[in-house]
Amino acid sequence: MAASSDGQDRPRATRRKRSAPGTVTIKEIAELSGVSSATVTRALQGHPRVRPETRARVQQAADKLGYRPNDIARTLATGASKTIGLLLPSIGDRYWGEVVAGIEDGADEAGFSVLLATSHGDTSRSRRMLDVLLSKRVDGVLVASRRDVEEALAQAPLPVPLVRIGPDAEFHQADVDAAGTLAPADLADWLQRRGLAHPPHGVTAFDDVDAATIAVEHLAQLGHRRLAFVGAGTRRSAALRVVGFRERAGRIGSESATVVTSPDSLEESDRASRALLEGPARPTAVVAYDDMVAIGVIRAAHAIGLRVPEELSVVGIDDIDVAAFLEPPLTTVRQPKRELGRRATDALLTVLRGGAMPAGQALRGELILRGSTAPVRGV
Amino acid sequence: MAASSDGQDRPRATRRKRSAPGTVTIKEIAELSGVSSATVTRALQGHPRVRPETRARVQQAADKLGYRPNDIARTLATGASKTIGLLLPSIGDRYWGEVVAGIEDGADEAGFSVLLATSHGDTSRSRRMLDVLLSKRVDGVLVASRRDVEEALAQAPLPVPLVRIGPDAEFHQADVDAAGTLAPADLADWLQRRGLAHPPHGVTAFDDVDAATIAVEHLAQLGHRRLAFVGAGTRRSAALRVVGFRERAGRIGSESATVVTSPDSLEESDRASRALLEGPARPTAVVAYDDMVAIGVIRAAHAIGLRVPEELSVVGIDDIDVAAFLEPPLTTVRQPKRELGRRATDALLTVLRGGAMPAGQALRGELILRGSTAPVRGV
DNA sequence: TTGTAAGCGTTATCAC
DNA sequence: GTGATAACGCTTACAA
Repeated sequence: MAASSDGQDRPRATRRKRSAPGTVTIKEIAELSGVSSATVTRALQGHPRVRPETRARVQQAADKLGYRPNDIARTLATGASKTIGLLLPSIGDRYWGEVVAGIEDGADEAGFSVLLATSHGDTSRSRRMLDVLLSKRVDGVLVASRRDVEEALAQAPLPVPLVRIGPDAEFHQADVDAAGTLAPADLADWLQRRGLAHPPHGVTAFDDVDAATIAVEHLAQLGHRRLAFVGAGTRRSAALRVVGFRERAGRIGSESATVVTSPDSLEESDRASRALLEGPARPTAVVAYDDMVAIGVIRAAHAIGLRVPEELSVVGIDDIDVAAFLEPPLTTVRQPKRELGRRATDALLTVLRGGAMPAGQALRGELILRGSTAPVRGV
Repeated sequence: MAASSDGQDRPRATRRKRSAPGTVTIKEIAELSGVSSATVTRALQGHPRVRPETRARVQQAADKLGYRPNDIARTLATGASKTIGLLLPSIGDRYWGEVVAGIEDGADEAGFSVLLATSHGDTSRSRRMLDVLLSKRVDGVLVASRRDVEEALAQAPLPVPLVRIGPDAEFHQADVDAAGTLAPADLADWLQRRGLAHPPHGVTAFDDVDAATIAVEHLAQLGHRRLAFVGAGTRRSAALRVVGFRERAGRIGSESATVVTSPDSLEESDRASRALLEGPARPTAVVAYDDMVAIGVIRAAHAIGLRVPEELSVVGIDDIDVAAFLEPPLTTVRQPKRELGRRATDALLTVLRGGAMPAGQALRGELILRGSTAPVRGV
């Protein structure tokens, strides 16, 4: 691996200054090809007013010397780094990983690089990472709209364009509570007032409300009328899904129930799910907060001898990669995570190219029919 | 977002040059605090020889102006970008996502940023992305050791330190074939000769051979003697796991079988698994290439009425997040993905700090006991 | 302890 | 078409 083996023939006395060892600059190309460095730049950039033969000579010299442009210098000179900063709560989980894949795609196609930063759910860290990104002169920033990041953002506006990914930034705990207590009839109105029906300007989000609606609709079509939503938590996405669930469940004339469980705590979830399924008004179908919760629900059902989907239909939201491999394979509302990243990136790039910030976009989920749902049985 | 609102008191005639709108530089701090720009740098860097009061004055001016250092300029001046480049086949999958989390951790702690690039399994793209990273003057590079990347690397050595993540770079198809045909007795020796027992210099890898060994050992302790490995593919990791499996299975005096399936094709896998389980010498236990394959095997077993773990024990390798939620919960050999990223990063940082490249490291898997394995039944 | 000035590698504005 | 040359914002000898 040719470990840094220098100290061989470097001129005695102090070398002029620090500088990378074998770096080829346009100056050297200029010498070799007998033109000025200005011409080298023009030639290499495909500037129209350079004689073809000059261009060829320069190109040749560059190739011969193995020239690799110094983007740092270029950035300093032009002010554009062709890099976008990305601030996420974390990178390890499946969700953001997929989103990042979409971001990478979009950035790459446009010739942009992606500089990564994570907030770990901490406001001051968010602020710090934002500063790092800005110090590295990213041209624009993509952020996961979480509370920590939003708080950091609120402290000082960014000097570069920004696009948020995720649910509405204004959605806080008060809303979660409200969503849980409102009468179904008031929900649609409430959504409108809170501006949650569609994400605002500069935001790309998964349409959580709609996703739950899709799930309910599917179950309604199968004849289900006793529904439950499992997995309502304090997350904004959870609250929004509850909203969609209650709204649509109400419309199909269903008595619906909402049960709070934590997808992170298996025991918790199991207990709550069992209580629901063994309770007096056992639902015939369940919409789960996400696929992990759905897995928990199915597990709980099996534990008390309930067959899925024969005796209980379960719909997840997400479509994680194992969903198709489960027993039964999970019916779910696919979340277009990759697309989410892609759209957000495209929006940002539009602005970077001088365009206007596209209006906020809400991406719809897609129902993936598999084996965990079935027509309701005559009860 | 305070759209570029200047044009107030800028000197008439053309402003000197392009430059970001509200950018504060050390020069302005210098003016405001009545010192030279050199002193500003020194003060801000915590240089020892600056009078405390001067430092304070400078710091104050900087704060007042909302100074944010320009890392691009700094990089150009110093030659160090405090950024490491990361080249992966993809970022969307769970595996690399976790690894990246470890990388981010390590880099962040050391004050480094991470610049992302993906190869999509394409050699020329790898080369290009490597060039992009180098143009952006990353101080070092971390790469997933896959064939495309290795080929790109072989074309020209990198001018910066590099650490590989993943299986041995020299392990090619010929080896895969060899591993599949060798007599168990020769395997250990073969491993040694190929230098696969431990990853070489500058490489951090999961010990695939060992992982399979761990799985076999666990099954052996439960009394199993008729074992099979399912999921051997052309991937290097698969070949290595087969090697470990056969070697250890041979030692415990087991008749072992190896069956090839593709974890990507559900139907394929199902068919192959069923053929194995319905065949004449049905194994009492299976080591799966990874957790996804394990899920497929369990599924196939259920499909033909075989209970897991009562009639068939199954061990996975990986420990994906749903492993604990499956029915039965999956016993598996956990792959320390995050740790992998962390170690590779630490190795790279050691070199960047002037240290010697640490020897290659192989990270051991850890057996996670859950419900898919049980003592062999009197057959 | 502080100031002066020469870079770092490119780009871009002028002239010619 | 091409060549000087002044930025870009920061660091760092070398002087003072």
